[in-house]
Amino acid sequence: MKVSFRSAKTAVIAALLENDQLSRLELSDRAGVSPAAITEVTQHLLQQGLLLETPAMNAGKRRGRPTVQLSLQASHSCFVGVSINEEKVQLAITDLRGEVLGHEEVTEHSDLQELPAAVRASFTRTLRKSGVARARVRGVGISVAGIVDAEEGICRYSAGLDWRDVPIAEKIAAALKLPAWADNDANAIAMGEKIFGRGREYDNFSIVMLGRTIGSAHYMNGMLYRGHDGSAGEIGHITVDPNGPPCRCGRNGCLDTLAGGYALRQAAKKAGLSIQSMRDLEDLAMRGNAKAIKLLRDAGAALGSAIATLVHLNDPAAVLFTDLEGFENGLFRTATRQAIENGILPRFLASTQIIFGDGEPVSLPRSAASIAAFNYLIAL
Amino acid sequence: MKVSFRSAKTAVIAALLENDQLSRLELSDRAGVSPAAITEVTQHLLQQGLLLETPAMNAGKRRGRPTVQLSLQASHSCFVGVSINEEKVQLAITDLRGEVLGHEEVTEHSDLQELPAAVRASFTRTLRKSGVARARVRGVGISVAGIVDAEEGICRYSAGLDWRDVPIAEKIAAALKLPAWADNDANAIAMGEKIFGRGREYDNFSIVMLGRTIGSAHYMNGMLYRGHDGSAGEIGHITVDPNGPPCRCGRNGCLDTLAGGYALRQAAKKAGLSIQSMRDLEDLAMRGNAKAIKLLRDAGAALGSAIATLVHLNDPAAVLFTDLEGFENGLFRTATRQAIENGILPRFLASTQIIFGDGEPVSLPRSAASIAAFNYLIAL
DNA sequence: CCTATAAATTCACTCAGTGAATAAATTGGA
DNA sequence: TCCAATTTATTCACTGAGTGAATTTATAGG
Repeated sequence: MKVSFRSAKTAVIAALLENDQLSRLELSDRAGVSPAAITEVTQHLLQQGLLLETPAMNAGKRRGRPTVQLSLQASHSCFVGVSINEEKVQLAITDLRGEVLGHEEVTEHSDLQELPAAVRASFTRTLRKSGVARARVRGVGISVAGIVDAEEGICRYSAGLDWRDVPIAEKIAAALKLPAWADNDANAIAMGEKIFGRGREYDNFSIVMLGRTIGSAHYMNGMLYRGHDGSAGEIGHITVDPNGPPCRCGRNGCLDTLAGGYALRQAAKKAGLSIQSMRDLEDLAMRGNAKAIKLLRDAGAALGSAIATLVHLNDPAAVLFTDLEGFENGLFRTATRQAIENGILPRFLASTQIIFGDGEPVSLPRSAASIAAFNYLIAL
Repeated sequence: MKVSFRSAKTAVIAALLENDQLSRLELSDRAGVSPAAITEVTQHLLQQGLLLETPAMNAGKRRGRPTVQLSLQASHSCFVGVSINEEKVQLAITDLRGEVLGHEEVTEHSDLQELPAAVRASFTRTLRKSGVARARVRGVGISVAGIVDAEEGICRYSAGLDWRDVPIAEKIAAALKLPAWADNDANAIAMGEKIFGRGREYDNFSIVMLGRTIGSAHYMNGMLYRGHDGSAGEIGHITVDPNGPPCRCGRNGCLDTLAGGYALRQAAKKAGLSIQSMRDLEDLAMRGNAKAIKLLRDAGAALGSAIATLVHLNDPAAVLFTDLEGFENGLFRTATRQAIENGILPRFLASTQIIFGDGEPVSLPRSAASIAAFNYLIAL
């Protein structure tokens, strides 16, 4: 028999991840399980210290036995997240609800030989600084910018890191003496949104990661959708404009070359604009610089067009953007949103949430930690 | 508790739909259930007459007790399929394996008032002609060209039929005195491929329906993916060329206007080509007619570009085309295939099957019947 | 005719769940 | 003050779907 994917226990945990606080009867309802089973399960989880009982807020208001609210004891379990990409390696420690308890950059040059030791040193430091008890740490999640076999914890290929078949989960697990799980960075963000963030209420949503390049991932029917070969969400190389600039993949007008952070910074440089960050480019545009305006507007239009296609094909309840480039609120987002709204049929417009959000440096390792949280919680 | 979606019984049926013939021990393996449970389940199903035992083909070959092969008794259950679109209403009766036992066109003008009676008359005729025992018919599946709430069996909207909130399942159920289920036509084709056809071996695939317009649907993680709002697969109105011809949806260069059967026939007429069918257009192209060549090549390129995007976003194991327009093997398919192969990254090229197939008149009602088959079988 | 072998079944058992009855904890009114 | 009403939570006997280990069945081969 397949793992019973929806046991009463996991259903209860899922409901509490989604809702913060629920009484036992509400839990019974949401988890689709009899009150008797809820009693059984919650007793067990209370003993383990995973649940917190908060006596009655409705005391003195209604008749009857007062409800006892249950919530997850966030500090019960902590998780390590390690994000690895060509720019840097970061580490974070979070609690069960995704609160970041500690965070630091591990290293800039992710040399594979030295990586496990560097991560171990960083883990020890961060543990000390944050005051988290080592015994509370349940595992480590690793996000890698590349193609990852999540089942095996092996990075199959990463162009940026020049990795091929690297058993990264195994290496980190050995270094930290903790269970480890690895996944691709976009999948990690999707998982992070689902259990820590803005995706908690949705069964079907897509995330779009705006960084040096553009990635996406999908939650479908309440689970992460990896595709046939683990490559779902490869939005960066969809062709948006067949006559567009050449991409390193050999084709033209890929989304990455039109709206990716790296391409955009290159284009700005080529246009003679001197910028340190995307914020600078947005500022220039705001002050009326025609070149900056054109760059951002075109990039937003390209992204929006790709997202419109995604919406038509997959009909997500929401598209959650994670802005790692620091566009913040500005022309780029406006242009993107406009292109989406112009590009989708009215019925999608009404039913699809388009949600932008500022990424922070800690976004990636925090998402990585969610992989560990997920795997720990479903195995409880 | 949610319906146990993967009980031993449904797992056994699913395995036998996929594999034709399996021994009990093979079944135990594929269904992921102990041999003991297989004995239990198969006893029950044999009694019901759903299973057929075929004694040993390996007699006299190996030592040991000979294996007994089990297969589904195709004639145990029959299903009615009704396909409804703006062109016509068709009806088919199939067996458990999708074999078409009878088929006819119900009517050309799908007047809603008269439809249930017309379907009933057609059902009775087809039943008589095919010699199927009424008692074997387990239900009716209905596919509608429009937006369908499959849960409720209500067509929410169909532009072509001018329907709004039509409880079509209920009406047909009453007319035929059979359980009825309805779904959108592309979803029906996906279901048909999954349980009767080319999709049986895949857990993740997309179908693309080439008709007057273009539709698609996705099977993901082993189940039909409907999207947040039941609108997933709306490929016809993704923008392929922002500078393309106007679409009735108000935008430009939608896939439907570039590669849909209706648009293509209009374009051929406008170009002064006199064709009765797509086969004629393909013939003209084969004989070197430049206009026909351009039409088919451009249309194929547009379709291929859209499919390339689908492959990048969703990474299906296969894309199954259903050609209801009668392009058959020709320039259109070649152009489509080329555009897909040029438009996807090499790793997708290697792992994604692109499979064309000729649609037949009976394709639609046969697919519709699969909806009934699915719903009947999972409820057993 | 006995032994080896492979397939299938039997059977005692477990485990996660349920429904109905009961207990617990409170408010409000006689 | 105390009991009825009300709402929440727990108890408990029971069930259904599964399992693993032992056993039975049916064959080939020496």
